[in-house]
Amino acid sequence: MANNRTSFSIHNILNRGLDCEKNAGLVEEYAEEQEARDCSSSSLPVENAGAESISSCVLVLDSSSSDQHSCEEGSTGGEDNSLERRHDHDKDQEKPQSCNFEDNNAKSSKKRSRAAFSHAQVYELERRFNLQRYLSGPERADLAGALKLTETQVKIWFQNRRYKTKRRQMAAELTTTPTTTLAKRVAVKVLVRNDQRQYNAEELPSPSVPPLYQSFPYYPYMFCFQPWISGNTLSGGLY
DNA sequence: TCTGTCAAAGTGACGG
DNA sequence: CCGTCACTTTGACAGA
Repeated sequence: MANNRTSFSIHNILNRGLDCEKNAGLVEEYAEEQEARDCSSSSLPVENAGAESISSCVLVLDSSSSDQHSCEEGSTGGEDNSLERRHDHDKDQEKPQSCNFEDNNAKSSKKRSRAAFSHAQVYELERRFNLQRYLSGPERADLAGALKLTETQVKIWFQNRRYKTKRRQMAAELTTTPTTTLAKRVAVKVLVRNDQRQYNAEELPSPSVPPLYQSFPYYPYMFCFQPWISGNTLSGGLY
């Protein structure tokens, strides 16, 4: 989620134009996803995130638009400038961050360039991610072409997105799992029952402390281990 | 200005 | 060789 922290008013959406109307359903869908997932990042109202994204989507994803060749990042023409503060900042720099990287101009400079994908790009990537978590080569190429990104960028985005989802799922499970289920169960010999001693004096263990890690390996992280569900989480909601 | 957060990209190990 | 995972680095931004 590169740029969902920019703030703007609902008027930005309402004045966006009729092109957005046919995508209203998609906007709501995205907004719901965002609301379900991104409750932690609160800077951007949910409905705005989706609406802004789809508005950019109309402008950017239509590759037939004449003004898309320069740089899809900053060329969300007609955008409210307040929506694209980050992009404008990028444009102020010598190289637009989210332009197609095929030319590898950035490699001339030592500093690592960090692309900030447009809202439309992120929206479409998110939408696709909710459909399928893994892309085949042709699918990746198609998506990269549609979004005017490189295949590598799409690949890395999906990679980061999967890991992000996994991390959030792990964090959620750690917070929701009761500590009792995480406790280690250890078999203990009963020494006293009904006030009756159940052992002989010679049976008492030696006071010497057994060495750690000798009898069996101890993997504390195993108590947190949960088999990952790879197939049934396609609907997202895993933030 | 400092600090925290997010996310794109880098790195290294691993598997097919 | 390529893709993925796990993790790190780093740039950009927002808020105190």
